[in-house]
Amino acid sequence: MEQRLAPKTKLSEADLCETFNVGRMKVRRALLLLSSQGIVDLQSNRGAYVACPDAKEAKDVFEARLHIEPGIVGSICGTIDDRGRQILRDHITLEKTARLKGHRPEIIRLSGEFHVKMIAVSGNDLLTRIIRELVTRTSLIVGLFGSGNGTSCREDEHEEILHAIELGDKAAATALVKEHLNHIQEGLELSKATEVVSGLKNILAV
Amino acid sequence: MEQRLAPKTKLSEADLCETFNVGRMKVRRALLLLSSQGIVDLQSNRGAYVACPDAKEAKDVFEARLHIEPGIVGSICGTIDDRGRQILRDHITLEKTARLKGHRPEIIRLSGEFHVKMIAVSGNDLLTRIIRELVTRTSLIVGLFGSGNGTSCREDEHEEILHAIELGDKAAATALVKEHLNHIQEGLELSKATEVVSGLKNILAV
DNA sequence: TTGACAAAAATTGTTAACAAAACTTTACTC
DNA sequence: GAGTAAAGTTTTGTTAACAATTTTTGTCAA
Repeated sequence: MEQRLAPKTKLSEADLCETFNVGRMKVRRALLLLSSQGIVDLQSNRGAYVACPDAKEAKDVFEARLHIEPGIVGSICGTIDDRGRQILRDHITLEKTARLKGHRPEIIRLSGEFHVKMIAVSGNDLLTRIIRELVTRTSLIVGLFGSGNGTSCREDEHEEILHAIELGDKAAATALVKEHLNHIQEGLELSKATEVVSGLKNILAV
Repeated sequence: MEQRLAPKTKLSEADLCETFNVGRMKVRRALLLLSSQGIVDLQSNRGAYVACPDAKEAKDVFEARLHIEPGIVGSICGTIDDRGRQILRDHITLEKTARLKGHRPEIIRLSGEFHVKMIAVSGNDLLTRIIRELVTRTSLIVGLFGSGNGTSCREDEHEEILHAIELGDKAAATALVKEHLNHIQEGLELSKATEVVSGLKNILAV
């Protein structure tokens, strides 16, 4: 399972009804919610498609995360309790075992979930929801623009961030989160997809 | 017009269909979107109600805004162009005339919209959407917890913020935005509503 | 073969009827 | 009168049929 759908994939209502064994109403309801989260593109009278963010939208997502995440992580340095620490430690253990097993989609999922859990330990449900949405969109973007070489980011960066948090080193924690997000962004080739698409169009349009 | 609905107000589908002259489908669609934005509370089999945020949720909203807005406003200090400056100036003019006319709901609406426009000039559509959502929820909260005395915030704070932006004074701009948000929050009585409600319940339960 | 056009099929959007759940009223007992 | 139970009403959730739009297929002429 856990097969990802490529951007632009058409999500027909009938197919979704069959695969999930639910009525058309619930499918439409789900598609509407997904479109409000920007991971499905809902076109009037033409159907639903897996969103295909362009370079500008990708830039917006990373800019937003850079504006939001470092500050929150910094603020939890002083407030995190034993329970919070344990949650993050346990998660990193999960990530490590997943990496040993080499299950790529699971690694990506857990990698994103770490960011959500960092915000979650701040206790702010609203910010947690916002970051969860941004992380989901980041996954889409990494899948679309990510260069094939290796995993999306250095493996031990999460551990370093947690270390700074445990030391209560606010400055280090925020700096590491910024670096980490920048690393993910730098691993992308934001010109790639549009090149491919428009390139194909140009060739076929000769 | 422009009559606000009190929190906990029931939004029955039939009523909404009639008032807006649309089918039940579109009403349900709208309610689902509003609930995903946290301004409508959708209860299974019981209907839709105007959201009634509690003190914790109110705190989360202001905390989120304090984490997000100051940094963005700081970043636009260096990048804003003439068009952006003009948009913000024009808006402040709008606010002033509305204040002279004394149309309270309009004043509140414009006051919130200023924050959205500040983010909008940053060019990040995603952050703009996020802030718009937070501003909407802030309006709900101010309506619910706001003490009656005067408007929700000092009238000239927006002007001061714009002034700092025009000077390109990053430190001042971020500080002013923080202060401004804190002023709004301080103008609330987060214990009020719950006291009233639970107080009433206790009295009636004797 | 390619292009335009028309018919057919498939898909989405909407309406209306039906089912299920919650709320209100009524009737009855204590 | 207070409380409870049952019938009735209202409201929401779901299904199914219908309408409108898009996409595909097929045909014919250049």
